[in-house]
Amino acid sequence: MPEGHTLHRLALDLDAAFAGDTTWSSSPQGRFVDGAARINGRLMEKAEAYGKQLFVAFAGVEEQVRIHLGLIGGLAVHESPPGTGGVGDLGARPVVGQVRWRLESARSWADLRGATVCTLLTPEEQAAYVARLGPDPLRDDADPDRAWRRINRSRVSIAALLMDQAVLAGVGNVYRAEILFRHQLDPFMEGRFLRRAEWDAVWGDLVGLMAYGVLHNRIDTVRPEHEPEAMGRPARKDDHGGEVYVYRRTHQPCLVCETPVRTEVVAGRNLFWCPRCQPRSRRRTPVRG
DNA sequence: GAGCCATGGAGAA
DNA sequence: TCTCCCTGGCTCC
Repeated sequence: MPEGHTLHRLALDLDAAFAGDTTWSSSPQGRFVDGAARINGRLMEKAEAYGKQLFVAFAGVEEQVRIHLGLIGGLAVHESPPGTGGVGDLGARPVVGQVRWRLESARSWADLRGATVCTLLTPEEQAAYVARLGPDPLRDDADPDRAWRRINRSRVSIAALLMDQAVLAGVGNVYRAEILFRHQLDPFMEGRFLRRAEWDAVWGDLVGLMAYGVLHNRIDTVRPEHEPEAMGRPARKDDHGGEVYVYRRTHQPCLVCETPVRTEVVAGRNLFWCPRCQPRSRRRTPVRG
């Protein structure tokens, strides 16, 4: 679930549910007790995502909540049905499982589970953390040149660079595989061999795909001509639901050329690609700036 | 119902 | 490179 689009969507959902309201915080699981106590009873000001990080600000509290969902974390935002909900109303808002942080207001509540990180950061700590991240395609303040400068001089594979949050913030394993396919790029090509025009195209495509992901809350990457209806094929059905070209389609025929999709574990993560649409690159001359 | 695996990343070794 | 986090959707029985 959590690539960058998920966190940006959650920021929007949290704002819609809580911004401007007095909130109550608790940690039923017990691992965020001190932090929850610090913000308890405060007005929620704003939630904001940067890459896969989510920050939540409260009035009158210098620190912000920093959340990282990791691989298995989730943040469920609910609205109280009219007349049934209320702060502390455990009948309407039961605690199920290990709830790290519960945020409540008169009209909504949210439960955080399984997150890698849930902590309070001072403004200085937050600034230092964000400064370590690469540009986020979903943010208006993103500077794609910063990522290009890292990629352009790197001997690391483009597949690994796209997943490096210090190079690019918010891209995960699905967008990585799909963007490489859509641009017919060899995942194992070193970053320094990527051409500037290719990077510009990749960045622009990520901006569009990820914005779509925020809007629809899922990852869809296939072009209209490769959608199930257009090809007369069954729609994909699995836990993320979106239509994709190669991600988790090992041994299945490529939607474009029918060559079986390949997979390989690279740096501990599964990489998927089409060996025909994304052939081994023959580039040998470094491309500069 | 049990077991497996996953869109991530920190920290240990 | 391995372990942990300890959720949740899927497959298999």
